[in-house]
Amino acid sequence: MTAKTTTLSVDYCFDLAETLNSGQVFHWEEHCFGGIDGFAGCIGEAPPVWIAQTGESEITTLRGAEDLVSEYLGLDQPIDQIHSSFPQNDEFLDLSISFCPGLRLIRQPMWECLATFITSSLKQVAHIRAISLTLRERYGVAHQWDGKVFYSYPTPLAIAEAGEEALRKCSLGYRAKSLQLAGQMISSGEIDLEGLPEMTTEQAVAELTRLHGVGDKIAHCALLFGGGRWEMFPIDVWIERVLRKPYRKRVKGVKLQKWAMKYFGPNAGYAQQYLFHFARKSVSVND
DNA sequence: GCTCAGGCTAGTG
DNA sequence: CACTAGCCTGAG
Repeated sequence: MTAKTTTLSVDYCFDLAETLNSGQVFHWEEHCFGGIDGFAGCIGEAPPVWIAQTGESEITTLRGAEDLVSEYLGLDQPIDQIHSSFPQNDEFLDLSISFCPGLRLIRQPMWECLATFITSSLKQVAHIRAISLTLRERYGVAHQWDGKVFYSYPTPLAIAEAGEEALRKCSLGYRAKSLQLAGQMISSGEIDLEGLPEMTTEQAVAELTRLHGVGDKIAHCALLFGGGRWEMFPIDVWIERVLRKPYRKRVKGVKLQKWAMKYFGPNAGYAQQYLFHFARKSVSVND
């Protein structure tokens, strides 16, 4: 521990690496600082931060970044309460939780979360990551730190001004149009991300899906990982497999969505994250 | 070459 | 409503 770092204790086990690699966020880079292996990256417009796991329930970060990091990682989340809001006697959910009890939902800045998920459609994690880093390098703000350069996510205006053609050159393909339009509509104020917290869930989804390239899945991801609305329940192919097999649900689309939000309750998104992570990391839930 | 991937839109039945 | 082609790109 150097004079430049602070240690934060968490009242429930916490798994930093799994959390940062669980498909919520894609830009953290492994970085060793003061002899401790951790992760570094930018959160919003702020200068880079470094975060490391230094104990089962202990996180070490840069002095001065405690509040930012604590809020971002959700270190104060009442995990016991969240678990007790889940359906009882759900063995598959219990199994998923025990597979990775230190997994958390993080709270990202809304715009970078939304934009990243717009670029994620039909892409694998490694590729989403590559695209995110390219966008940051080309259109974000550069920050020097510990001998390396880290980039903030480009602002909506920077994305809008980059233009569709230039965005295509970041391997975005047809997603370039969606991202450029989102940058445009948000920087012009036509879509108001700041107003989302005051809206009901239905209103917030309706507002976000006005964006080209944003359907239910991406809107739910943005509101869950960026808006801190733990009742959201994004349904992708992994979750659909889980709901089909262990949960024997045959319905699809909006019906499935409604069922899941009701069944898993006010923290359905948390349940979703455990299920999603378990489905991806454990050997085949396939039929 | 080919298939497939953590979606969405626009169009059809 | 339910279903489907087409969209770009890189990895296997």
